[in-house]
Amino acid sequence: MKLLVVDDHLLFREGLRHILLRLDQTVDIHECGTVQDAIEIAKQITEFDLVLLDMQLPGLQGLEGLHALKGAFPTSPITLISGVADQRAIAEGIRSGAQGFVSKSGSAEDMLNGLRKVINGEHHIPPEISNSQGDGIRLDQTYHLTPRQVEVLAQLCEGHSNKEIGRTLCMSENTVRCHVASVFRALGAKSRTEAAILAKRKGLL
Amino acid sequence: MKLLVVDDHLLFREGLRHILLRLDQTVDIHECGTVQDAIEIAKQITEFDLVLLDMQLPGLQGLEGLHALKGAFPTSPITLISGVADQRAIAEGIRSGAQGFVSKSGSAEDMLNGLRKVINGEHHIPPEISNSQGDGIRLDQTYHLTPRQVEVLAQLCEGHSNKEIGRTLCMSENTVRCHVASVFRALGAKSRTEAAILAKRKGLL
DNA sequence: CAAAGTCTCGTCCATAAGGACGAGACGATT
DNA sequence: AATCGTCTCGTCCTTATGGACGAGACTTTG
Repeated sequence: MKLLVVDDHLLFREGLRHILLRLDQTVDIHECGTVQDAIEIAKQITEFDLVLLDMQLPGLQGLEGLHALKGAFPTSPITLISGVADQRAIAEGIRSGAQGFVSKSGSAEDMLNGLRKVINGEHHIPPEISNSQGDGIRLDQTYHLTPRQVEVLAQLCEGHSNKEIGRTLCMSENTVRCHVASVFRALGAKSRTEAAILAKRKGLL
Repeated sequence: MKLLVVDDHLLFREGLRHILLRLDQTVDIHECGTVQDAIEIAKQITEFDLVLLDMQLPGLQGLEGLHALKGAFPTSPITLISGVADQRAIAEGIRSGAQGFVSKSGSAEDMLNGLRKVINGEHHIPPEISNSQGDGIRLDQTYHLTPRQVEVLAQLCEGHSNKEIGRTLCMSENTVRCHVASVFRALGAKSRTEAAILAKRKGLL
């Protein structure tokens, strides 16, 4: 599991590292101090299982930094970290594509629980914030896939063509197309490659 | 058991130290940041049970550093570590006498398993790189991708279309097609989805 | 200098992919 | 009995993809 921590305080990063080790025995934590550095890292590693972004940074900061980071890691879930729980900024961040938020004021266990949710493809916003700002934040993004759609998606994720999928699943190519189209709608994918990426990242299989 | 870690990043060495402790209770870890420093150490200690060499170092670097290190520790097994799985460099390294390779992108457990093999006198190359050749250390079948091909492949792995890739990389869609076709030939892929899967599985990016 | 490799772009063509419909069959739910 | 959801298959159409060429410009290597 690959993590990226973007925070300008080395000491905080080091402390975080020890906490994050409790996420997973095989956790691989990458760190940097600015969004610019993160974009440099993106040239080597294009995807993380989770990116942690501090909202108070020198240089590209706050939502601006979030947008830049999303550009650098378009397929990686981003979780915001902040010492001050600015609810409007958090709501904006979630709407801008962040998958979660954790507060520096919270406990380590709270943070880990939140991060686990994000890694599993869910959103996470601490209840004390989502309660007071419940309106604009939409979460619980669960994909409903029928059994047949899952079978087709599995084949698609092996790189098979519609024709091949039809042969192995005993259905016409036309039917495969229908299922593929349904999967695209469900996942919000625009191509089969994108669908394969999403399926693998969100663990839909 | 005596280990030597040659890596210029202190933080990485420190993290590595914690992981390497799991190899053996009696492990004795020595560290330095450059091959030159390692040669200094060789004047005191002429043999280690294992030498870990980062391939990205200031000064004597890559295969050059490997050759120098082999001269300093002719009887010690050397394992290469790298953040980028440059398969050609790895194959060259193995041919030049390194006993193994571990990727910084891999898990700690993967690394430990590999190192145990090397300490026991075997070779170790991660399967996603050795790719087939079960016996011997035949790595002649390595993927050679040009820089531009890697860039295109990275975009492809994001699920982008040829047109989108052309826009972001500033080349015509026709040129994108050429690079995509070359990547397919290099990887033996029959579709872009398959190429994306292979690239991710083999850590080509 | 010559050769090799890379990057770029073009054309032509066949096939795959994807969207937008309709529609019948079947089982479960209401 | 009627409705809903799923699975199935079809057609028609546009666009994307992938293969097979050639070819010029450029850099690196021998």
